[in-house]
Amino acid sequence: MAPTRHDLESCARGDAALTRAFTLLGKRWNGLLLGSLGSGPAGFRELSRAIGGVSDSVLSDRLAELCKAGLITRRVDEGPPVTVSYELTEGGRALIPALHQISRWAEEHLPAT
Amino acid sequence: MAPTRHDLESCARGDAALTRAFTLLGKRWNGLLLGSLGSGPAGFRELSRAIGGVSDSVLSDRLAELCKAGLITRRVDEGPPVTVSYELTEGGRALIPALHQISRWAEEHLPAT
DNA sequence: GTACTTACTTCTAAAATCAAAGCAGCATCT
DNA sequence: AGATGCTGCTTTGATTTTAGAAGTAAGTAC
Repeated sequence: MAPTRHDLESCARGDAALTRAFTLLGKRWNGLLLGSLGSGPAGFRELSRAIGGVSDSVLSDRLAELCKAGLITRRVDEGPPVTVSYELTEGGRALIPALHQISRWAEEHLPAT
Repeated sequence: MAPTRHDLESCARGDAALTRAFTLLGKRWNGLLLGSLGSGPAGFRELSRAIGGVSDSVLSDRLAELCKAGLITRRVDEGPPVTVSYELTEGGRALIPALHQISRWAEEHLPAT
């Protein structure tokens, strides 16, 4: 069946911007990753430890994804030793207040452990 | 260099509340689902259409999950015809402002389409 | 009766994720 | 000079999650 205009455009439900946001945030780890980078730049291993439970392969994917979305940057510090650090861009930093709000919400409304 | 206690226990990185929040929000569809319910109660099919792309089986799972987390309630209206509607609880409603903030952020910082 | 709706559940196949191992470059300990 | 351990990844299966289609039960519309 062909979708009708009404199906496609629909109502208040289905906020396009929120949909875009959750294309990123709705993927496992991305929110925590950004939250973690909110307290300053960090390296790959540092993020891995901070978040805990994410596999290296997925972490690598996620960081690349967030780079491509323009929310973080990858900076290589030619050493030696060579070190890599990830940092929020302006766009990424702009999300931090919302993450803090979510954190506060979780403290109030989600059972601890 | 040996890691210090401070390194291991850390700082702002690894916010427990944010981690709890993203156990829910970091799953595909949950954020959009809550956002959609933010504009009022809705039935299963209505949510399915509003969100678009979610399969029935996953939608069913997600709704059950959000019920168990206490963010939404499932109300059956014995008809006939029987209708089911999902609605935000107080805890769920408390998240809506954060979702609006995220939506506004996406409008500013995420490329449209 | 035929067609279509809602609210699901069940099935299977495809996609995402995990866990472990490997690799290259550098530092540190003995 | 090794041996060991760190970082920042990539590659390799195995496991988990999700999608997509179909099926069920009950009701409405014609």
